Order: sequence, then C-alpha cells, then structure tokens
Amino acid sequence: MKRTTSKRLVTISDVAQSAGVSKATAARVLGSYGTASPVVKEKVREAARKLGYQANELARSMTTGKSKTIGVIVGDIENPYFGQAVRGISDAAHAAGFDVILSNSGEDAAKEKAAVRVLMGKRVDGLIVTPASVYETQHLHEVQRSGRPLVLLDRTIPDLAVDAVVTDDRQAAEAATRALIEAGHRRIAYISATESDDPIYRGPHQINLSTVMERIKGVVAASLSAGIEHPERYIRLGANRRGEGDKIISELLQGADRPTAILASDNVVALEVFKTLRRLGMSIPQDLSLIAFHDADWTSVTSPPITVIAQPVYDLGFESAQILVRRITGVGDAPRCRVLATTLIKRQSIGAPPEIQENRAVFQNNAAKIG
Amino acid sequence: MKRTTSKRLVTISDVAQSAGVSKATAARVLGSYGTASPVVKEKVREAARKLGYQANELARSMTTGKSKTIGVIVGDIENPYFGQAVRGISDAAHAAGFDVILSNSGEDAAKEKAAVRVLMGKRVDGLIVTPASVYETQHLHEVQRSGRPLVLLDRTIPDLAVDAVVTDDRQAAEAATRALIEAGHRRIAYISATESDDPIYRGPHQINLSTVMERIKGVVAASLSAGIEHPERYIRLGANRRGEGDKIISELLQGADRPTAILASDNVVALEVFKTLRRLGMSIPQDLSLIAFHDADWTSVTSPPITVIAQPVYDLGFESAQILVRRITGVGDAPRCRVLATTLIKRQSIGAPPEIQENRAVFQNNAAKIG
DNA sequence: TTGACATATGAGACCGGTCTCAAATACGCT
DNA sequence: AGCGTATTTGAGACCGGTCTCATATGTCAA
Repeated sequence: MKRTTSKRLVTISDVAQSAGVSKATAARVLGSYGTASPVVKEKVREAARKLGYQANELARSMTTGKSKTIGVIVGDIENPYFGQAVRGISDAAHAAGFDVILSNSGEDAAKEKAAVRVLMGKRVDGLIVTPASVYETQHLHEVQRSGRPLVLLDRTIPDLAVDAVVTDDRQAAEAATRALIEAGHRRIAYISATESDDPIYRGPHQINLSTVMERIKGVVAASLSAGIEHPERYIRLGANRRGEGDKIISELLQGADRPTAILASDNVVALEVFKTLRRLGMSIPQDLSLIAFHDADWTSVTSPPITVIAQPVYDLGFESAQILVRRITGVGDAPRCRVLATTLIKRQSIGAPPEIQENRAVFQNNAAKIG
Repeated sequence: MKRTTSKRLVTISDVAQSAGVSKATAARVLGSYGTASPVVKEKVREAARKLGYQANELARSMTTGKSKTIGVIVGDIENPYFGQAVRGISDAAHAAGFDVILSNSGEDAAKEKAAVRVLMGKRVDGLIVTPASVYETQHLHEVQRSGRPLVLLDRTIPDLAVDAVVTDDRQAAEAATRALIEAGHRRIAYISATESDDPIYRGPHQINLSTVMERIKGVVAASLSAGIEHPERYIRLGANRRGEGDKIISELLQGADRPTAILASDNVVALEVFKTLRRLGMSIPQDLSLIAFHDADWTSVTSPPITVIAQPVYDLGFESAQILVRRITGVGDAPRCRVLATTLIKRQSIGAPPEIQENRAVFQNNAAKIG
C-alpha cells in the first residue's frame, strides 16, 4: 500500500497513546460525543494540540453516513451571478451547520455529470445543481433515485420531480417587452447566450435551458398581445463569449427591417451589444434601446446606464440551501418549484425608436417653415 | 447508528452478491485494478449498472490515502477574477487526472481557516489558497507541517516557505504610475479595496495582503523617482463594496490639492470611482484620469474605455495547479515563487491634468487676441 | 466496610473500499 | 489422466473514526 502523499496524518490512536487513554475515549473527547472526565478531556486535548491532530472527515462520514456538507454545481464560475447565489447558499448552509463545497460545470452537461460523480463520491449530504441542459439529465435522475436530496437552482427540468428555485423569467420578459412597446418599439429582439448550432430561433427543440424558454415565451406573448406579428423572427441564440455575439448582433442590426430594441439574456450579451454598436457607429438609446437581464454592478455606470431586470440571486441561493437542508433533515413532502419575482429597473437605455425620432424632426422642420 | 439521509447507497458487496462473485473480485472490476476474466467482468458491470452502483470515494481514499482531488480556496467567489483563475486551475488539474473542489473565504481569515479545515478533513491531496491575510496564517503553517502540499495563489506570505504564483504587482504599479506622470500628473492616488479600519494609509502594518503592499511600493517608488514628494499622502484603503468607496473617493477629490489621477486596485474600486464622479458632476479624463487593475470585460465599453493593467489570471491558476500536481506526485525541491508579468492596456481614461488643460486654454485665448 | 447506583472507560464490531497472499481453477503438454 | 505453470479468485487484514455494551471506577449512604 503506497502513499505518494508523503506523511500519514495524525490519528485518534496516536493522540490516545500520547494521552494514555483508549482510542474510544480519545475519540469521545475529540469528536465531542459521549462522556469523559474533565481531567481526561484536558489530557486528550493537549495531546491533540501537541501532535497537530486534524480530524479525518472521511472516516467520520463513513461511519455516520453523514458529511454535514452540501455540494453545489454552478453553471459558470466566471459569472458573478453565480457568485452571488453561492453566497446565499453558503449563508443558509452555515446557519444550519453545513459546509459547502463547489464544483463548476462551465455550462457543459458532460462536465456537470463528472461534477455530480465527484460530489456523490464524496458522499455530500445533498446537492444543489444549476442544470446545463434539459436534455441530458440521466445523471440527475440517478441522484434522485439514489435517495440523495437534490435541489435545482435557477432552472427546472420538466420530468425530474425534485425541488427547484427559479425566478419568474416569463413575467420578467413580458414586463421588459411591454416597456419597450410603450416606448414605441415594434421590432424587438431577444438575444440569448445559450448554446445553439443555429443562431436563428426556429423552435423549442433548440433550447437547452428552462430559463431561456420561459423568456422567449414572455417576449412572444407580450408582443402578440400588442398586435406585433411574428415576434419570434428577432430571436437569436448562441451569442456567447466565443466571438459569435458580434456577428449575430451586427447581422441582425444591419438587416432589412432591423429591430429597434434588444432584450439581452445577460450581461455578457449586453456587453457584446455595446461593443458591436460602437463598431457600427450606433448609439444607445438613439439608434437602439437596450434592456439586460441581471443588475450587475457596472450596468449603472455605462453611458447611458442600462435598464435591467434585477434578479434576487442571493435569495435564490439562500432558499435553495434552506430547502435542501430540510430535505436532508428528513422532510418528505412533495417536491415543489419556488418562483421568485424580478424587478425592472429603468435607467436611460430606453428611448423612442429612430423612425419616431425622425418623424418628430420632420414635424419640427415643417413648423419652422410655416412659422 | 442513525442515518437521517434516507437510503444506504449500493455497495460493492451488493454488486458482488448480485453477480455471484466475491467482494474482492467485484472490487477489482469496479475499481479497475488487478485481474478478472472477461465473463466475470461483464457480469459485475451489468450488476453494477442494474443496481445503480456509485463508488464511495470516501472508502477508497481512506484505504489508498489519496483522493485525486485538489482543494481550492478563493478570496471572493463574486469576483470574476477568481473565476478565471479557477478555470485555469481546473484545466491543469483535469489534464493531470485530478478533480477540483472549491471553497470561498470571502476575504475573511476566519472563513479561510474553516475552509482549510473542511478541505483537509476531506483529505484533498493538496491545496491552492489565496490567503486573506498575511497576519493570520497559523492554519496554513499547520497545513505545511502536516506534509500536505500547499500552493499560494496571487499572494505570498513572507514567513511561509511554500510555492506561490503571483503577478508582478510592483512593476505593474510602477508602469501605471509612470504612464500617469508622463501625461503630466503630479498628484496620483492609489485606492485599494483592502480591509482597513483607517482609510488613510500610514504604514505597512495596515496592509493584510502582499499584492497591496507591492502595489503601494510601486506607486511610491515611481513617484519618488519622478521627484514627487510625499506620494503616500494620496493612498487610501478600505474602499470596498460596503459603501465606503464613495465616501473615501469624494473626500479625496474634494480636498485641497486633490489628486488628478487615480490608480484603482480592482474593478470594484474603478466602479466606485465612476459612480462618485457622476455624482460630483466630474468626468473622465477631463477632471480625473483613471487606471484600474484587471481587464474586466466591461472596462472596454465604458465611456471612455478604461486604461487597465491586464493580469494573466488564467495562467496564474494554471501554473498553480501544475506546481501542486508536481508536489503531490512527490517532487521535493525547494519551494519557489513564480512571478508572472502584467500588461498595461492604454485606452481613453488618461488625459492631461485639469490645470494643464486650463493653461492650454489660456494660451489659445491669448493667441486669438494676437492673431 | 459494604452495597447501591451513577458515571467513565475500554474492547470489539462496523462503515466500504483496497491490498496481499494462499488456494482454486484453467490451460497446455506428455 | 497427471503434471507443471499461469491466471483467477476468495479470505482476511486494514484504513480512521463511531457506536454499543460490558466492565471498571467513583460516590454516597447506611
């Protein structure tokens, strides 16, 4: 039995020998269970201090069947959105006496599967997962079948009967679309970072994530309600970080009957819009109005400040962890989906569409000629 | 022995029974070691599939003394800087056959200590830590003493002889300061988010992090070289997320002999500068020039785009993990500190100080009167 | 001092996997 | 069929902690 990690760590047996008591007594003191006399307690603690004893949670978990640890798999470790959610998770978990360990899927279903395997292998007491796909979910079904509690964060999976905590993406998209319609827009694009081979939206089969589908439904519903025909013609997918954003956005804005407003799925897409507009010599909101999902720190200091859909991300995380802790503790009622509200924060990135501004200018020119 | 987690998971013994072989044979097949006949292999694998066997890595690690897992403790999970570093760590670790689990210290030494305890308890093969303080390091010394490999990411600890990977913060700060001096600035502030009771810099005893100390040294050295006296009078600390940033920045900018340029320690501080300037009715770069550490996505789309010190964060992470893997594998040479270079990316946030612009305006007025 | 009762302690089984080595089995040749 | 050799298999010890229960020890009252 070879150990490439250089030194065997100090065990309870070492401490027991040093303190002159049995392994069982030393374990009682160091594990804070059972009884021990004050004299023995002090002797054991002193020996542990001197030897540098560090508990082996592996052994403890093997025996107790519990790790007091929650495993969390986030979609994109580089996205501060998930950072905030993790802060909420950590706060709720720690308040309930649980530790949190994280893993990152990078929005890739295979990596998510590997992360689930790692965390299950470490026998975490429960899992919080932001699913990377509604199509590749076998590994999550297996978690459910194993009996280990699972909560979905931010996104749902239709045929997986587990708890979920999400924001009301449909209502958010409807509200944003209505705000743009009230400002005069009839050609409104929704641009999403979600992976897709074909950037042009053709139907639900292209959509991996529940959040994206809900938002599309919201945009389409609000547009149809306002009498706008074929609103889905302005929906684009795949505008993610790998340089596709600029291409998709510029093709859209340089096409016939271009949209006069964009609803961006997240801050990544909003940034791409900014960069593309600068390159095309267009400006917000004179040439294009913009609303973005998520109120990142910097969205209020751009010129102009961006109108955003603020999401209660910390609460998402906090609630997820609370529900999971309840499940771990043994609550067995039916799984449910908790839906949190969003807030539309109006800043200066919404204006009238360009053609309405031109009509106003023509009208003023005519008035000057008459007067 | 009570198990609140509802179901005992499937073990190798269950699979062995189902396949009609011994536990040792089933283990050989499922653990991919030793030998087994092709017929037995197929029987065991089929039984494992049917029963939903998921390896217990706790048991495996206990026996082998290895977990093939790297533990990472980041300073601030909400900062995309650390997200990028984690991506580098993950890529290098996975290439070497290791898994990565994360924990967040929130730049709090007590939380870092707890995170170290959790990850050491889980017997990770090694640790990568972004230390939250150069003063509270006992827990990291204990890691070192235990023989478990440890690499410091981004920041060093002076009396801890372990490997570290950092950026050249001193040289970065010198280069940025020189760029501002060349643009005419003689009053240059360095504003840091690092925790401090007193926002006014009085000496090294206030500084928790090696990066901050190095940057201060760089700003001061470049200023003194250019004949600027008492450059440290414009150094401010504690401008973090909790609302102190606005107060510190506005007091500084509204004081006598206010600075005409700011070097911001990170994007958080740069954002605070933007917000405060807007509130005070001042603009970049006419009233104040700005350079920020770290080239975040959004720094190139503000108006004006910000001059930044780009840091090779992914490489920081990647190198850290490579060094750690070598240590885990048994390399025993002397610990070393690997220093990576930064790049100054000039955009439009640097201009001449306001008083030089005024002198130019006066000179042009005089020329018009003559001509 | 003795007996009753409460508290502290130690021995041994167990968690689920790995590893070693002896025994069983398989295979090929005479 | 028997023998020699190679391969496969199973039994049991072990990792480091927890838990149960029998035994030892301590305390108090008669």
